[in-house]
Amino acid sequence: MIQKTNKMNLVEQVATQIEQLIESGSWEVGKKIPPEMELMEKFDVSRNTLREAIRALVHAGLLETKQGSGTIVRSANSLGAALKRYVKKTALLEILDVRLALEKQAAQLAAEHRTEADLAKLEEYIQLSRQAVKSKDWAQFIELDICFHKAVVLASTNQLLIDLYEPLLETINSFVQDLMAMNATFKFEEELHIDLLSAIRGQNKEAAATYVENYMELLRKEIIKMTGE
Amino acid sequence: MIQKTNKMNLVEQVATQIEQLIESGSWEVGKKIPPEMELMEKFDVSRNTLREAIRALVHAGLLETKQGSGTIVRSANSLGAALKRYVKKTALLEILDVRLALEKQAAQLAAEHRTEADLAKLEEYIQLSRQAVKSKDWAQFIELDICFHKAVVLASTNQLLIDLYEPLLETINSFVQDLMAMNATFKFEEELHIDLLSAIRGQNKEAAATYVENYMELLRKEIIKMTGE
DNA sequence: ATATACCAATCATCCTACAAATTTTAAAGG
DNA sequence: CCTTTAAAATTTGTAGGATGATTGGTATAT
Repeated sequence: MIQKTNKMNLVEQVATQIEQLIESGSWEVGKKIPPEMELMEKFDVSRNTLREAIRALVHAGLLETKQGSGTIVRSANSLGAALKRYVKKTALLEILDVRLALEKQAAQLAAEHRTEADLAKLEEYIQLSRQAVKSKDWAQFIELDICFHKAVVLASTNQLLIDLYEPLLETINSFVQDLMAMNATFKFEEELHIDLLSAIRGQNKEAAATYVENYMELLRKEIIKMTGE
Repeated sequence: MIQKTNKMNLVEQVATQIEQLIESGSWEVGKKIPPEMELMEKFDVSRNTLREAIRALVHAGLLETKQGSGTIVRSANSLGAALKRYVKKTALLEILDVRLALEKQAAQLAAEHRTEADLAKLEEYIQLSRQAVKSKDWAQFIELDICFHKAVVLASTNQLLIDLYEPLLETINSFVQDLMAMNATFKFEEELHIDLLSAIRGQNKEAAATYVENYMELLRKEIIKMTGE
């Protein structure tokens, strides 16, 4: 195996090591990393080199620097950050098509691989969802809706799928959240969730895919209605 | 609405401007960008600041620096580069599931939106493919196979879908290429391509999705066979 | 106890200098 | 004139130091 590290410049070497520290969890998300001075000694590089490495990871969304305070770990995987940045410039309906593609596949895989724990979690979200409706706590309802969809994708056990899906879901949600101040649409959604859970429980891939399609079609219509085509 | 702190630091400001220069095509892919000294003056920042901005974009995969030579534009969108880096650490079958999800959706969208130009291009690849088979030019055959799949996704007219799909296709292909030294599988593939084209021409979304599924299932079996489960 | 002023830590930016790799230019030799 | 070789110029890589700006905590005064 060819060792690429020898050819890598110092900055990339340091950046790679820092990435590993983050991915391995040695540097926990949300916490501060050591200050520049310390890292200069630890990696035995100059300030410039270290700063270029850190800047690269800041730009990638893994770190966040705050003058006077320090540098914190912002995220453990850079793909999500890159995707989020990208989709900011993308039309909502384009994102929705990709989300549909991913969630449909996820639902099918979930139907195959689902464990009892997965089913329990999905059921729990539906139950809590009902309570939220009863108490008219719409913010909570939306939160649980997101959790349900994420849980379906998590049950697929495909990490690439998961890492691609979550940024899209969050982007779409942040777009829609403000606008969708509780119209009747969500009533249907609950039923669809129940149907989807049944399909996943019964390991019925086709039905699972169909329900995701139905849900996404409903959402698409709402978005078109609200954004005025 | 809260203004998202226009107080970007200098490095990010420069990086953003450079990104725009690349995306707009002012700095063409493959060509050199001005040397540091020139850019320092152009952006009116110090060398450190400029270098941090450039380094961020190098890490993101947009630029590539070569000591003594200069800096060239490597790619016009960073998402592909981030995805490629990510999937290097991902199992082939996981990637395949995501590729299936994306290509299936793309085929359906292509069936909806396809233009005559799209159809002509797809047909052309199939024709050339036949010639390649006749002359037993397998390298050419594989190349055309890739072109066909890309063309299907391009016909979807969904840029996010396109930008996500291509890195996955290339990754899978580079994995498989060496191993798949021409066994009988590709014979079937040609038929599937013809069927898929027919479905897209006839705007039959379900059939298009089915043919993509069939193809991917075939590929999955080959991969499992070759990698020994 | 609260508010203010001060101080220390930390990142942001700038500057200069030299090293290493590449490209360009110039010279030398046939 | 052409090729080869050597020197010079160009360009990025790395190092180290200096100053400014922001934050967080501490001590002081009221």
